[in-house]
Amino acid sequence: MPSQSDDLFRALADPTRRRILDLLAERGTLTVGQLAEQFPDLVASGISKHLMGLRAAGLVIATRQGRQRLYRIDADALAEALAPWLAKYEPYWAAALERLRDLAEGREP
Amino acid sequence: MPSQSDDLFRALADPTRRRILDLLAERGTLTVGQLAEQFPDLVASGISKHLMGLRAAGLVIATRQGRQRLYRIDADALAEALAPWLAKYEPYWAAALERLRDLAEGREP
DNA sequence: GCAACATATTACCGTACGGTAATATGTGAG
DNA sequence: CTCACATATTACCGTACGGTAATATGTTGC
Repeated sequence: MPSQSDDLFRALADPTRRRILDLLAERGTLTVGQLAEQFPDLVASGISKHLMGLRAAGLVIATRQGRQRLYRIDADALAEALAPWLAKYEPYWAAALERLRDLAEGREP
Repeated sequence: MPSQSDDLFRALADPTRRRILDLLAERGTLTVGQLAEQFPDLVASGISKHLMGLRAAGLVIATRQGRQRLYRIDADALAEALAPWLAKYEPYWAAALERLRDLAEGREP
């Protein structure tokens, strides 16, 4: 019986799937074809398979529009899956994240 | 050329490795034997192999003490590896984490 | 030095995974 | 209705992965 966390981390394990998520996070909504354009080394059906994987893990939602399918991140599901794990490790990443934010705003340490 | 993120998420992909990290996060420092006790279904050398994987990903550090080896989380490395990805997805998990914290403190929504 | 112990390393095995190619399904256009 | 298009599904392949068993390395205690 695979747990919520299992699905999440298994989905995140593959670099292609992570990049798909990145693209969806940046652009909000993309079709399979638009995503496939970003992966010249992969065949389109490969992307489709990865999207199925992300959908199975509940990280992504598809809505039909004409003959294409619009994918977007399932924000609630991603948040719910991630939060418990993040809470457990908060002491580890909190400081680094702060530092990263300061750096992005050009502040000095 | 595997990136920092690749190593991190690959290491986190396996439930056994995640549980090893959990145990180290809770108890601070553990020997291979102490860790192996927590996995009755696995042989000790299997744990050792997973620890090597975590060490290779830079998430864990070992120090020798007598004939045993003490493992602990490499807090800095974990933080540095995790922070950039977390920053990218902060809008997604921030609210859920807040909710989780409130819940833990018994607050009402 | 040697026996017992803790961990690491190697060799090996089955299976799951990521990839492609081929085929199927569903939809808009003419 | 039919053709072209967008995506999904299936079948198949090589490889990477997690696991065990066997062996090697290094350390303490006698």
